[in-house]
Amino acid sequence: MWTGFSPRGRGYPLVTVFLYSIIQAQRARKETCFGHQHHEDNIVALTTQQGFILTRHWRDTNNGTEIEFWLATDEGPRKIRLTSQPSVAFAVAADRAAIEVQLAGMRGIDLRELPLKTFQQEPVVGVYSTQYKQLTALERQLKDRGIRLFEADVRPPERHLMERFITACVQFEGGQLNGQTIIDCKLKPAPDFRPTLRLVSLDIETSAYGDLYSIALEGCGQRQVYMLGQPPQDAPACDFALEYCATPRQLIEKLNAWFAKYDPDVIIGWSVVQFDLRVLQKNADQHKVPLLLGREGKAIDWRTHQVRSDYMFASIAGRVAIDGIEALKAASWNFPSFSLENVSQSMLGEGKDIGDAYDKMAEIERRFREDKPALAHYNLKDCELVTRIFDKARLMAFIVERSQVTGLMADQFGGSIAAFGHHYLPRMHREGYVAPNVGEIPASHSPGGFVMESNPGLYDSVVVLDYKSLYPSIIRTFLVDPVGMAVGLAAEDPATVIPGMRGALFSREQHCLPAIVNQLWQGRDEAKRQKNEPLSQALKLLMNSFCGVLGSPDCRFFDPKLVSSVTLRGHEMMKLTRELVEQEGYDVIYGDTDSIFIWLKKEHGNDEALAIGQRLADKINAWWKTRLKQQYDLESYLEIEFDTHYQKFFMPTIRGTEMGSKKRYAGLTINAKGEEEVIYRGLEVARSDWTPLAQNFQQGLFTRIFRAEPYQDFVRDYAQKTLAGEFDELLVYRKRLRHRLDEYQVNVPPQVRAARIADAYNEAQQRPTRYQNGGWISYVMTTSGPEPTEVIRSNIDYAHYLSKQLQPIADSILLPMNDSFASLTTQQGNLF
DNA sequence: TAGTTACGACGTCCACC
DNA sequence: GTGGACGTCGTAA
Repeated sequence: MWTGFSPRGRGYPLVTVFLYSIIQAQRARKETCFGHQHHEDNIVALTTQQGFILTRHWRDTNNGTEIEFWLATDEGPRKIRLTSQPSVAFAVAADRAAIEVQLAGMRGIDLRELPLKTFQQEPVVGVYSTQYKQLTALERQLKDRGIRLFEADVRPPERHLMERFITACVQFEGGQLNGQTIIDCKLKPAPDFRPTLRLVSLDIETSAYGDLYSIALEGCGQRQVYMLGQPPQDAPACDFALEYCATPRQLIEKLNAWFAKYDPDVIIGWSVVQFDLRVLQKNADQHKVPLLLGREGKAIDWRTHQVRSDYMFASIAGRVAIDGIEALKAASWNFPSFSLENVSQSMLGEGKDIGDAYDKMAEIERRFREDKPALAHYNLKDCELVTRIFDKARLMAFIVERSQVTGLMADQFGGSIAAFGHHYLPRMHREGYVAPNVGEIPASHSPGGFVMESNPGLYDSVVVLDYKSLYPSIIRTFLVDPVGMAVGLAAEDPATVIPGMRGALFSREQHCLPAIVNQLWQGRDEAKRQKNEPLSQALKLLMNSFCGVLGSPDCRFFDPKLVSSVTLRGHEMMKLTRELVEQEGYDVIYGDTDSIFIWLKKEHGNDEALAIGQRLADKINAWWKTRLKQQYDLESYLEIEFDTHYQKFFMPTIRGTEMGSKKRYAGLTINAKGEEEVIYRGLEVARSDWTPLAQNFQQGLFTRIFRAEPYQDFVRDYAQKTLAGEFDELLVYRKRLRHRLDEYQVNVPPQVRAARIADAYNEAQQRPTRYQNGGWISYVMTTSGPEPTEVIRSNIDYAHYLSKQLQPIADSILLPMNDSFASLTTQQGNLF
């Protein structure tokens, strides 16, 4: 037991033995994926050669911890298990005994003499444990010895933190390594390897109560539907494999067999984990049949989210489940609704076989009873839509690239803090520092982006310039960095530091983040050259998340001085940029965080405006170069660039005032395809909680005004037709209920009112309620108030739509033009 | 299996007239 | 009845 610590007796440093045993294991199993070693200043890297980590599974055993990896390789899936000696490295503090061992291992070593530095320059030790209680026990014991526990974490699931876990053990053995440096032991996929993944799109159909009707699978060259029940007498021919199963049990067994036979790497779908897989598991449990979707016939390992008990993670041996909705969101796609119907309509121009109708369930149940082939067709069609969405958005490529650059598992969404650690911790250790624990600095307010007061009005020729990756460029230029700040604040010679904000000082020499950003930035330029858009996107998102995590108290590097050194520098830059532009004789009418809106004061052609914008950008960039050289002797990576020329531009006032609005505007521009296009930001068109009626109206009105076309008849007709009931399809409000329905106590907003009516109705009909735990509600405004679309009992309140949806939109642009909605609509008769 | 702040619009509720 | 505080949502960056 705990043989990992025995190498001391044999005279080997632990790391050597660790590597050796992996190589041994690899030879024994003729496995070629692991074993690439890389030594650099006592940094040891284990690289998976030509393998992409699909899954990783931890298991505690009596002898330590065992980790099983499944990799996608050129030769197909491959399983790697780390057990026995190497596992000991992961098993530090796995139980009480382990803590004893650790403390025993420390005997004879004065940890205070180890060359570990912290931001506070205290004697420390970093460690990872499996449980919080073990950590705190260890912390207590160390404290008695005057040693502070740093970088403490429970055994983490992220790939990079697993590496840290190894490190912790090595750090304990640091004394045996002559205490020269901290060792990092990295396990990472070969950076240039891109796996060929076998995908299957999975979709199920159920009754309204979740009883399994059918399962459809598309992928691995197959189009398969398994349907519950008997085949119809005169089954029509179909262009896919359709098999009938007498029992739900058989459905699951067929599914198991399909997975065993076709062996996909990736399972995709729409809410595939939270709906399809969970419902499959529930049905399997109910019918006492195992659901074996993992490789080697393994069951799904379910885990519940620590905070959100309604969210579950599915760990499937050797396979990874990627949900299309989460993947699209991660890749910064946004839709007013993420229903498969809506997303496929807007991305593919084609919808589902049964759309988003409220009685969709009824139609499914009807098909199940009366027309099973039609249900099978519908079921499979959903699979195909998901596959096509993944293809169209290159989602799988993005997921793989993101996993490579963040160090997180492919199916982990979010995780910015973890990704930061993945890049930061190893580099920091090379500098000889360990990190603080989470929560050591009290949370306090830090400013965000600077938003200028706007000059409202209707303009010709407005040019927008914006700073390229502003926050990363500030980090790179002004050397904003946690370690750099620790060193800077401790520095005695002011010549060696660069001032930040809120009293921060940054070392010129010692820092990590600027180099990380540098590397990612160059990687992104290269990705763009190679037209690898998914990689470029992944790198951009990663870089942009860095500033954000430094402002999160959940991040161990959190410090208001760090964030402020980025954001307040941004404020300063915006103000100086404005001055520079005004010196050239142009008016700055608005700016937000990294952009500046410049009115050219007369109408300009597109090329002319572009030239002016570029000239201004060049001037500003050159100014920063000179200024930063002179003032701080720093190289400027700040870069502003031409973004857009709005031939027409409208900046509204705050409703009911003369003050310019922020974060709301519209402009007419020529897009990349050479077409005229009106861009809306923050206005009603851009907001999913305004009715289509209002949005269509705003688009029609703005387009006419920007094109200097008459708009009066349009406004009059629109109002008239609304009153006449010609637009009744467009009157639906759609809003999210972000809380449980019973949590709206203080106020009862319209959407809640509608939802309560809807669920009261559902209960009366003995149907399942739909809104108790939040969700999305559609409603219309009637003369008796809001009513959900499923039960509209009263008459439409047309006056409401005119005064609350059309009038505010019209007046926001008409009043500045000395016109008004009221004057246009009342001239022709009494509308109200 | 925790990136951030800034901003506006609308509705409700309630104190005050 | 009205003004203002506050809750809620969705958005820009």
